[in-house]
Formats: sequence, C-alpha cells, structure tokens
Amino acid sequence: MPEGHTIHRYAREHRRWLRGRAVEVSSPQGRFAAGARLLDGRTLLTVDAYGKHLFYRFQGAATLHVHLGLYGGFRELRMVNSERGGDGWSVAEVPPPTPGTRLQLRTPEVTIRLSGPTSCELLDPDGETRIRARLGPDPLRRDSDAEAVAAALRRRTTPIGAALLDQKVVAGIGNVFRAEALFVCGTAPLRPANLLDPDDFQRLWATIRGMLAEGLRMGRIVTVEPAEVGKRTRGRLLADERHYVYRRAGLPCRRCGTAIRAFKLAARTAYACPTCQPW
DNA sequence: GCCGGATGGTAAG
DNA sequence: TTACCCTCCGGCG
Repeated sequence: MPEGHTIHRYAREHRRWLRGRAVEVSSPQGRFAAGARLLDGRTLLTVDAYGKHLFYRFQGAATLHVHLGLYGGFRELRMVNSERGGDGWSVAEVPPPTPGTRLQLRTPEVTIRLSGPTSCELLDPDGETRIRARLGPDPLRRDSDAEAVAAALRRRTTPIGAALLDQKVVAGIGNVFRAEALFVCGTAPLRPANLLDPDDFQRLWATIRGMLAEGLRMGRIVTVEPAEVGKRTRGRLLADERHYVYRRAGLPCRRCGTAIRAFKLAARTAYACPTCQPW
C-alpha cells in the first residue's frame, strides 16, 4: 500500500474530513497516549504529504508526524447522518478499534484509525524541517525540482535501481514503482545512475511522475497499459496483471516473453526483463 | 488455521 | 549487510 501516491491520497482524504475541525484524538493501543492527550480537542489546520511522510498541524500544538513504513495503514469509517450524505456507520454500530490501533482521529462525521506505523510522533519545532531536509524532491508536488534529481543521479555511481529507492534523491518511490518505471523506460536496474543521459532521465522522470499521479488518481498501482492487460476476473485485474515485472519472477515478460528475473538490490527484491532492459 | 512475505526505514555490526 | 519493528493477507493445507 504505502508508496508516495498512497500518502498523498491519505493527506487529501484527511484534509477533506478533518481540516478546520476540532478533532477527538486518542490512542486505543496506548503507545501514543501522551501525544494524543496533547492533541485531543484541538483544531486541525492542515495535512501535508511529502514523499512518504505525513504532517498534521494542529492549532496551538506540535506537529504530528506519521510514517506508515511497510505495513502501516489508515482505516476510515464514515458516520451515517453526515451532512455530506452517503452510507456509513451509525455511532452504535462502529466496530471497536483493533488492539493495534495506535491513533484514532474522530469527528461527528468520520473515524480514522491508524495501525502499524513506523512513526506516529509529535515533532519539536524544527522537526519537520529536519525530516524534509533529508528528502529529495517529491514528484507528486507541484514544486518538485526535476533538475535537482538529475543532478543527484549524476553524482552517483550506484545502480539506478538503488538510487530511486533513496529518499534523499527522490521522495515517494517504493519497490513497485522502481520496478515498473525502469521497465517502461527500458533501463536495467543495475545501470549506474550517472550513466543515464539527459534523454534517459527525462523519460524516467516523466514516467515516474505519470505513474505516481495515476496511482493517486486510481487509489492503487496499475502500471500496465490498458491495451496490454490480459486476464481479468469479473472485470477486476488479477493481482499479477497490474504490473509488468513487479512480483512476476519467472513469468513471461508481457512485451517479449522472456522470463522476468528477480534479484536483491538495495536490500529489496528488484524485478526486470533481461531483454527489454538490456544491461 | 498457520506461515512467511510485503509497496519502508533505522540502527547496529 | 543484517536484525528488527509490528500488522495484514494470501497461499497452503
């Protein structure tokens, strides 16, 4: 779930439901109890996404920082009778939080629960600045600086597949987008980052931005072009039909039929087609 | 029902 | 590089 597009989607949803509202904040699990007490009842001013990080700014309080890590996630329960209408839960029916619920944000309209995050913490005054200082440009932000990413890549002799996962170079890419973007660009993950020429980079940057934006729009990662989609089950794509190479080790490449290879790169499993991404 | 991996990151060795 | 964090889910039986 959580690459950059997921984080931006959460930010958008949480802004929509919580911005300008007094929020009841609690920590059913207890591990964020002290922080929750400090935020409880305060008005949420903004929610901002930067790479894979979320920042919640409350009136008169420290900023809440959330990072989902590998398996963190939010669950949203909308209340029925909300002025915005639609289906939802009545207060009496709302299921109790799971024991792992680190954070709960509640208004009369919605209950949002966070489980399994790597971080859920209150930041000191320059905490957000410190975190953002170690993040490269975020392709999902309007102000993202492509030239800064190009410059960072030129300085690296490490494989491009490692550089793309380094959040200091570019913020928000995870293992799925690494595999898929490099495949679409015909670039081998092991190619040294500094050997990409300007055309290679432009193509890669445009691909990454497009994929993240599409993931944000769709709410999931679907990188395969519609014309290349194969099997469906009742109109829905099978899990391994949504990607070109990610998690398809040993299966035939959609473009050329060569068996997809998997190998470790930057401590994660990388996937590539040896024919379409010549080394 | 259990087992193992997973779209991440950090800190230790 | 490796261990660990801590949760969910699919594959297997």
